[in-house]
Amino acid sequence: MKYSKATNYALHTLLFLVVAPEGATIGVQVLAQMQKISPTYLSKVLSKLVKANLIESTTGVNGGYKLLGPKEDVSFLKVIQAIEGTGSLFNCGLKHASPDCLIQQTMAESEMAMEQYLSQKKLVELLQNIDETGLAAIRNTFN
Amino acid sequence: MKYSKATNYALHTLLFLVVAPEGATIGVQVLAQMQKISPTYLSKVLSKLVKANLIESTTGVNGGYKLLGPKEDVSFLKVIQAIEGTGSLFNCGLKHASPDCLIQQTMAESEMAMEQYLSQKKLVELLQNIDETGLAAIRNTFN
DNA sequence: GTAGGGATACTCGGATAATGGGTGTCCGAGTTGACAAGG
DNA sequence: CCTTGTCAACTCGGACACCCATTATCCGAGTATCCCTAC
Repeated sequence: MKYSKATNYALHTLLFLVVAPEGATIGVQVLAQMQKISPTYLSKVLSKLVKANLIESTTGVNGGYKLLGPKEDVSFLKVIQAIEGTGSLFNCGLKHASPDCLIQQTMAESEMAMEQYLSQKKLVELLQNIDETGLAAIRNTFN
Repeated sequence: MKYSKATNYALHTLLFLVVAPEGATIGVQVLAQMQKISPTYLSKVLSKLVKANLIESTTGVNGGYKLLGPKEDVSFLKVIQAIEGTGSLFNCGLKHASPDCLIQQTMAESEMAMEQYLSQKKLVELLQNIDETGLAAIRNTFN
């Protein structure tokens, strides 16, 4: 029961894309170098974000990734679900007498409490209380 | 990012112990058979619950497991943390300029939203709206 | 009747697979832009 | 000037390997209860 590293990579990459100049496409090499990971692996992670319509990829020279849609719309939940999937965290595989499991039910409710928080929290909000020098730091080191 | 099966086993076992007559010790064989799993593996899972002071084990003939403390105190969170551990679900392993990660911070907040729900939710509450025949069903098939 | 000694029914803990998902690498394929040569 | 061809910089996708936690099994050790026997 841990988030995968891929989720971490995705969130940090997306935070960087939010901070980046609007409409600019950033190469995966740049993104990978900042997180000290392999570019090919990061591209695999980002392809999931493309499928989820969070970002857009352009091939060829000067290609790379950029946000798809307004940056204010990027919530934590969208990113996480794009990587981890939308399935329930808890699956009771037992054969019960009644069709549904009471335990499963409350576990689902607890997940909804978390998802509700994550869906309302946008990546942009992280930048509200940061001055210009702080933004520059994020652009270099992901804060 | 999924709960382990062990958590499922632990929750169902504990729900059964809550329903069981007060003070009775239940053998692991009975508990395992209902969930259709191996008794030796279930005992391994339950040993974690013993370490967490949720249940108590008595060896020897007629031995088994029983609740430790009042059944009204058994929250979902206690069981889950006994199995999954208390660590944070999200760990940003990146070297940042500033000591703490903004992303990590909000992820921790989202976890707290879920944990708050799980800590307030007790296993006993699942039985409130169930009649006596329903309780009997749980005693046989874990509902 | 009472004390002692098995036999039995249990849990506990370590050692040891088997399995599957996360993590990561490699490489070929396809795409785009820049540049140069040739008409 | 315009076209065309080549090259380099990219992403994409599949195939593969590795590592590690989960899941599970097996077995010996310890422990408590019951019963039976002997005195």
